[in-house]
Amino acid sequence: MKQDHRTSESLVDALVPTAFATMAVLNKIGAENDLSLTLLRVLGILRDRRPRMAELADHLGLEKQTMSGLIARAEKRGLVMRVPSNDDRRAVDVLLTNEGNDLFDRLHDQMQDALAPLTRQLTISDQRLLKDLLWRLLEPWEGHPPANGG
Amino acid sequence: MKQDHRTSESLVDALVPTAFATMAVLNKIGAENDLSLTLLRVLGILRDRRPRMAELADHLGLEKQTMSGLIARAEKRGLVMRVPSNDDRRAVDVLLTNEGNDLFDRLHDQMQDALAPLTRQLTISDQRLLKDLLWRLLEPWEGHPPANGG
DNA sequence: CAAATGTGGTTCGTAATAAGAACTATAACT
DNA sequence: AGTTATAGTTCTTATTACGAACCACATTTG
Repeated sequence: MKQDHRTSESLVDALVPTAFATMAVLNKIGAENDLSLTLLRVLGILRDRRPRMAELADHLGLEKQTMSGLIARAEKRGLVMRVPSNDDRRAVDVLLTNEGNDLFDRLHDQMQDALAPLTRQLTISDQRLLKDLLWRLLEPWEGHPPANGG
Repeated sequence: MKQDHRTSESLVDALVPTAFATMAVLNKIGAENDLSLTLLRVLGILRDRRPRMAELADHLGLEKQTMSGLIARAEKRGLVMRVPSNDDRRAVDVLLTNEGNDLFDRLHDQMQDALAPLTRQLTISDQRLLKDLLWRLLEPWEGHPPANGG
């Protein structure tokens, strides 16, 4: 009944509320663990990367001085480490500590649980389908907004 | 190559980056129009609703005093109006002005354009499929996080 | 090699957003 | 009529992000 008028709406009209719903969940999990949404995201990025400050800032769409503060606080809490780069004595690599890694594993589980009421709406094969569609959608993104002319 | 290892990842692992990418786009459009992400969202909600302050706050997951400030600023800019409720002399209904409505139409177009590089990745029928899957996913949400036991 | 310019990061001060506490006014209950 | 609950606002405060200015090292140029 309620969904019918949505037939005329576009994909974007579904993407946006999905994004807000997802962010609300992440925000809540962050709050429960005393993490800002941004720091939550940083931990996720660091799980499989070891970027420099500037790369991290670029990836997040933030200024580098914002990163300094963010990483300084995270380091003070023992979640991340700053190690000087070999290639460039000015530069630092940022990476997760074991504690940060463990924390993110728990956070990841919490995300699965918190989003389960939503994902549960779909059959396993529809979940896989949705996941594949989303990854295809994200292909031009790769952590950056695509140059706006493609 | 790059996508293959994602076969083992869950739907949530695709939803989260999609949400961040979408929010980045919205954030940029907001910034270009001098709107916070939250106010952008409020305008979207008001497009087809006429809620009270408390409902709006609840819908957004914010405290009501935060709404007071947000709506006060938006009203000062001529985007929304506060009209006293008939039913309850304490309450106010919040609604879009014509200007607010027009602005949101333009914002909506900007969203379509800005996300086009992503949506373009999918065929029209895959877009429709994705849209349907997302609406199904969101069914338990309805503007609120679902009670965590369903 | 020395000077000039560019790049990686940090610090400091400031603006915007959201929450907590305290308050006013109206509504609802007993 | 008196108590309690609800709707909204104001004021203060914490957090987050940015702009400007800065230092240290790297790279380019003469």
